[in-house]
Amino acid sequence: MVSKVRVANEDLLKDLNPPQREAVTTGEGPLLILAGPGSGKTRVLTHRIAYLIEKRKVSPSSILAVTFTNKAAREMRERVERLVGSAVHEIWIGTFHAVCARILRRDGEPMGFTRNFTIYDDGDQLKLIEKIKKDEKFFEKEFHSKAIRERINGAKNRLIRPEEYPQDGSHFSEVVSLIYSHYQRRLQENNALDFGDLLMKTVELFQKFPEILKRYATRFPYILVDEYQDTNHTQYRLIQLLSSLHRNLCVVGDEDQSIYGWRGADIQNILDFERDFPEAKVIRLEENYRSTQTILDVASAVVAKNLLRKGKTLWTKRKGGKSITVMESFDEEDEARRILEIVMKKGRLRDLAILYRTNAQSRALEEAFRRMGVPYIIIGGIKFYERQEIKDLLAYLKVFVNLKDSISLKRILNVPKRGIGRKTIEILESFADHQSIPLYFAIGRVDEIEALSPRVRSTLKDFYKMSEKFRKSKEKVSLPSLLSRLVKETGYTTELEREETAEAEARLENVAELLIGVKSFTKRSEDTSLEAFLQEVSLFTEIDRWDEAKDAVTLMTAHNAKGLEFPTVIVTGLEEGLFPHASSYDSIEELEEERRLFYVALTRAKDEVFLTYARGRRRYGGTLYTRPSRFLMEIPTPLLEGDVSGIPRRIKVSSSDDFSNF
DNA sequence: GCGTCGTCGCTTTTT
DNA sequence: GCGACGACGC
Repeated sequence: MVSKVRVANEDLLKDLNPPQREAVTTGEGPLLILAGPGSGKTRVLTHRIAYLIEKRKVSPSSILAVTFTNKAAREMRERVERLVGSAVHEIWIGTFHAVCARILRRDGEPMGFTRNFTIYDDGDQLKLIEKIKKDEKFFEKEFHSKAIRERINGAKNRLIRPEEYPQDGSHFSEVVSLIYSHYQRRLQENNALDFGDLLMKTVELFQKFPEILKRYATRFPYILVDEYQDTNHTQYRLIQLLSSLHRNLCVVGDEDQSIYGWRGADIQNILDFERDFPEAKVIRLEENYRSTQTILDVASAVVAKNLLRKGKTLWTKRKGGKSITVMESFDEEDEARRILEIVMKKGRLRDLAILYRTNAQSRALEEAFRRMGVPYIIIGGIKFYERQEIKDLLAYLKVFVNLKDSISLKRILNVPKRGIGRKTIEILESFADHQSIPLYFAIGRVDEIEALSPRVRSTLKDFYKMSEKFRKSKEKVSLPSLLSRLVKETGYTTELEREETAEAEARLENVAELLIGVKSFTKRSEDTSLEAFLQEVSLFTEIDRWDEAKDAVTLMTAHNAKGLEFPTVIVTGLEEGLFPHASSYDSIEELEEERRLFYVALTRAKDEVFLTYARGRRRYGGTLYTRPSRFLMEIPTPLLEGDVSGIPRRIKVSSSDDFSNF
C-alpha cells in the first residue's frame, strides 16, 4: 500500500497535458480554471490537492474543497486518497451544504440554535408556511405556499433577510416579507434550519463574528471550489469571506454548463472572477478526452449561439466519429418504442443513458421498458427519502435528536394510528403556545391539560414514555438496532402487514431498504451517530443513488446527468415548448440556459448520440401537437442523419402557438 | 377520529 | 387524468 502511494506521487504530473500541469502546479494566488466538458477537471483538482500536500508540503488540514453534490465530493475524496493515502482524512471535502452544516454545528450557537439542529427539506418548509398562514390568518387564496417558499428560498440565495425583502408595492411582496419573518422565527423555535439557512446563516455568522471567520480563514489557506458557475450569491459571499485572508482561491467551472440559474446560481460569478481577483491566473482546459470530434462539433455549434459566455474551443484527438442520429416519432409511446429498439441493439445496458427535460417524460419510457423486461434505473421522480414511510420513520429519529422539532413530531404523533387526531393536536399546541414551550414538552405535561380526555392522556403518556426511552438509548445502542426496535415497538410494520395490499407491500420493502441503508451507513461512515446519519440523509441527492456497476439503462433528467458520461446518449423530447421549455421563452437568459442544458446533455456522450422528437405528446389528457426543437435546427446538417427532413430550416414561433399547457 | 368525496394543481430543472 | 390533500359528514 505504502509503495503504491509513493509511485503515484512521482507520477503526479506525468499524465497531464500542459494546461492541466500548469493548473496543478500553480501555487499561490487566485486561479480560475475554465474546464470544458470531459477535459479532466476532477483529475486536475485531485492532482492539485495532492501536489499541494506532497510537493509544497501544505498540511492536508489547511485545504478546503467544496463541491455541489455528495457524489462529486465522494469521488474527489476517493481519488485524492489514491494519490496521498490516509492524509485525505484531514482535508475538508464536502458539499457547500455539508461544509456549512459542519461549521454551524461547531460554531453556530451564537446564531440562536443548538448543534443538534434539524435540517428542513422543502416538504417541511411547506408545512411550516401553511401553519403560519393558519395561525396568522392569511386566508387569501392567491398566496400559494409554494410561491411563498420559492420567494423565501430566492431571498436566502441572495442573502436577503426578512426585513430587507424588497417591496414592489404589491400586496404579495408585503405578505412574503411578513410570512418570511414569521417563518424564520418558527424555524428558530423548532431548532431547525432549511437548505438556504445553512448557507445564509454561515455567512451571517462570519459577518457578525469576525473572530470566528478569522479562525476558519486562517485554518484554510487553500480553498478549491468545483462547478463555480453554479454558485449563488450567498455561496459566492461565503467563498469570498473564507478566502479573504490568503486569496489562494482556486475555482473550476464552465460557464457553458451553468444550468441552475432558476435555483439562484449566478453565472456572473464565474464571468466576473477576473474582476474580483485582478491578479487571477486563468487557465483553459480545452482538450476533451471523452467525446468524438463530431459530438464536440455539434455541441459547440449549438452553444455558440449563446452570447453570455467567455468562449472556448473544444478539441479532441478522436477525429471523426459517428453522425448524430435524429429520430421522429408519432407520440411519446412511439418514441419509447423506437428508443427501445436502439437499446435492444446495444449489448451493455449500462453504456446507455436516456436524458429528458422533465421527469414526467420518464413515464412512457418506464412503461415500455417494464413491458419488454429491459432493466433500467430511474434517477429522480419520487425520491426514496421523500416516500411517506421513510419520512415517517426519519421523523421519529429527528425528534429523538431535536425535541423542539415540532414539524416532525406532528408527523408521527398519530403514525401508526393511535387515536391522536386533529383536535388533540390543537389542544396540545394551544397549551404549548400559552406556556411558550415546544410541543414535545407539552406532551410531557399532559396531566396539566384538562381539556384532554383520560384515554387520550394515557395514550400520550405512552407515546412520551416510549420516545423518552428511545431518546435515552440512542447513545447506547447501534443505529441499525435502534431503527429496527423502533419499527417493532411502534407497530409500524404490523399495521402495514395487516393491510395486505400491493401498496403496503411496497412500503414494507422500502422500510426494509431503509434498514439496509442504515447498516451500510454504519459500516462506511466514521461518525456513526444518529445525528450524522440524519444529516447525511437530509443532504442526500438523487444522483448519489446512481450505481454504475449495475447493468441497466439509466433514465434521468439532463440536469441530473451533469458530471456523468456514457458511450451512448439518447436525448428525448426535442420539441418546442418542452426542450427548450416554454417557461424560458420570455427571457434570453433563460433560453440560453436551456441551450446550455442541451449542451450538457450532448457532451455526456462518448461515442454516439441519438436525438428524438415526437409530433404530439399527451398532456393532461389531451394531445399537444408539437414542432421539432429549434436546437435541432442549430446543428449543422452534414453532421446529422436519420429523420432530418422533418426539421425545418427555420422554425417560426409565433405568438399564436399555444404552449400554455406546458 | 376516521372515511369519503371534491377540488386543485400538476409536468421545469433540486442542494 | 390522476394523485394529494382538505372539507365535510358520520
